[in-house]
Amino acid sequence: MSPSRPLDAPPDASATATALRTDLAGDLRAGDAGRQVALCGWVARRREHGEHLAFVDLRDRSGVVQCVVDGASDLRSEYVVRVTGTVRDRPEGTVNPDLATGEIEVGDCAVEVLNAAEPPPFPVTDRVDADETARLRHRYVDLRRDRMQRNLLVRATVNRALRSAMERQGFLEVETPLLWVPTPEGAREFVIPSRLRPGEFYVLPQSPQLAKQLLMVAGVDRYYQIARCLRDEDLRADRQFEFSQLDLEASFVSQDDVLGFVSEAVLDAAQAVTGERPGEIPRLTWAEAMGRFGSDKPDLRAGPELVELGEVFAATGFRAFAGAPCIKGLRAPGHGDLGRNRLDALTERAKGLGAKGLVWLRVADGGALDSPVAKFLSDGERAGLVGATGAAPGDLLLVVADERRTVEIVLGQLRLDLGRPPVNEGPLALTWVVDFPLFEGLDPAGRPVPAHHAFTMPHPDDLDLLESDPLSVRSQSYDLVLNGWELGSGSIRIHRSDVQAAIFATLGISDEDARARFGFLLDAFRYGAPPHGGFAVGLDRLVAILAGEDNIREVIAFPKTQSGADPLTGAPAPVSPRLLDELGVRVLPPPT
RNA sequence: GGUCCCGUGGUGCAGUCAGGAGUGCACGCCGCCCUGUCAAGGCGGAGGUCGCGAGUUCAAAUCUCGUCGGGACCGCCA
Repeated sequence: MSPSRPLDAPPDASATATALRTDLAGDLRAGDAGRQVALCGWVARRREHGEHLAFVDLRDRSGVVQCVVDGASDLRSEYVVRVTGTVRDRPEGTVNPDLATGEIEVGDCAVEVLNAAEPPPFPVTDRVDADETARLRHRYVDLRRDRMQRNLLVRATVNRALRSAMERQGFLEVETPLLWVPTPEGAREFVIPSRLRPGEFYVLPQSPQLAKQLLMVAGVDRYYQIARCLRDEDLRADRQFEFSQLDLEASFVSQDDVLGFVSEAVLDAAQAVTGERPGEIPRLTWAEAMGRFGSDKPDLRAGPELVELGEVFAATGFRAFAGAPCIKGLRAPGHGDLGRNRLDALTERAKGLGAKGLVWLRVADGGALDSPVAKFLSDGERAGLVGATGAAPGDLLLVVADERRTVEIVLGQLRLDLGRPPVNEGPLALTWVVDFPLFEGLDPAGRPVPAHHAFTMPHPDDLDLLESDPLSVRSQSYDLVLNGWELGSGSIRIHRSDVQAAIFATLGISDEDARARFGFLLDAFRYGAPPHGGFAVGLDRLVAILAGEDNIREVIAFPKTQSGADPLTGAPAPVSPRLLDELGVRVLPPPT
């Protein structure tokens, strides 16, 4: 992402002036020449030229400006200073075109040290990437760097754009509780002991899902919130314990309505950050996404799609293909130079993903296929393979024959292994994935497992399949995908008790179970629940990609490490025995 | 729960495969010099539990095992 992309107009000087300063350092331009200014910030760098000339780069939130001082021997890196002086054009030949403030400097400076500072634990510059533990331990220093300041700005810009889009579309911001009730579904929850009722617990919400549905019953009609969500699951580059969502829910809506609300907000956010509005977000059905990309969160940037090869090999004599329920291929452009070691590794990878094997063919100059199995294929099959995949010399072809789902998942993963650019690279590849199956498979007891949650409305055309063929029932649920990252998901909810009862029956949830788990929601629905649906956009992921980062920790002010610790505060930490007593909590000795 | 990678003055790296004195590079830090630099420049200096603990060896930053911390991924994340 280019650093020149417009973010937001800088606040005007009157808004940033304080008792101690008149301007922000990075805002000064040639037009300010002649003005007396007072600036406050940190000493970014000193360049001393003897006793009576030194340059001090003063850094604040807005950037840096060069201050010319008589001597700087009493200044050190990261000292907090107040500089007063006169803005002036730089002398002929000393303009710095790499600096936004490079046409001017602040001359005749008086420098007041507001606070001395120890040398920083790592350089406050984007030029070197310090150890991440050190960065987190001294996050207040790390965040001074241009890159991190910019990431915070991108995040605030996205936040503002999303809020503004939701307000414009008539949504009402409502806050929902952080202290919620335990529910047995979904992600592992963070547990909060109750002091007033020892032995009982709140949990932190994994999302405001049920609360926002209650707000629909309450007649709020259109709700949104930039909501903190908390899930006690293992951390990843794209997952933290606590993360933020643009959460929304609306009444009397169709799926198209919801997709429209979310598109407007996300496209606004992208435009606010990049200055360009992406085109309309294309839609794929879940079946298309799986068939063409082998993934329910397809990365549209990652090279060619999977190719159906059943017809090509319909009458094959090659035993590995004959009679297979599904045969598909993938063209990997330019990978025809892979050696046997890499190809063997790919084969192992395919087997690890569930395939019985992997057929690879290198396309040689002239179009001949170089492969251990080429001799088992007829001339027509080889030509058909090249024709169907569009293979060219230098390409690698991969073919898998197996159950359809296995073929798609294996080739989909290999497609990413071989052709996926870094998540933060290239144009924004947004896509909707719609018509997810209602159930994603069977649990060990043979019961369908909900793909989204138990309140997802089935596709109206598939209602009568609930009993006869539940796994083929589509749902009115949908995901938003950006560069192969799941940005969010949502659904139209069930508001009719007869449909909900049918779903519970299919899931094997008895009336008593349902009452115990979701009683308060079912109660609410008896008092007039409007048809409704909603969505939640993962804010950290959206911001990371818009900021050009491949890790959401880079767009979170104070993130946790992969083991869930905060090197800055030392969290998590023990609490006093007295507090535990008050909470009615006893800690077990560590397992041996 | 599992797989893989990393850990060397304050910072970033090289050295580890193939054991031989804490060896090297760049930055930073401290001191001196320097009037137009902008990653300023020159000279000098200080700074080390090679993450930690065992083991092998005459000898371990280097090999082995364990452990701690960090990262990527699988499981997990309705």
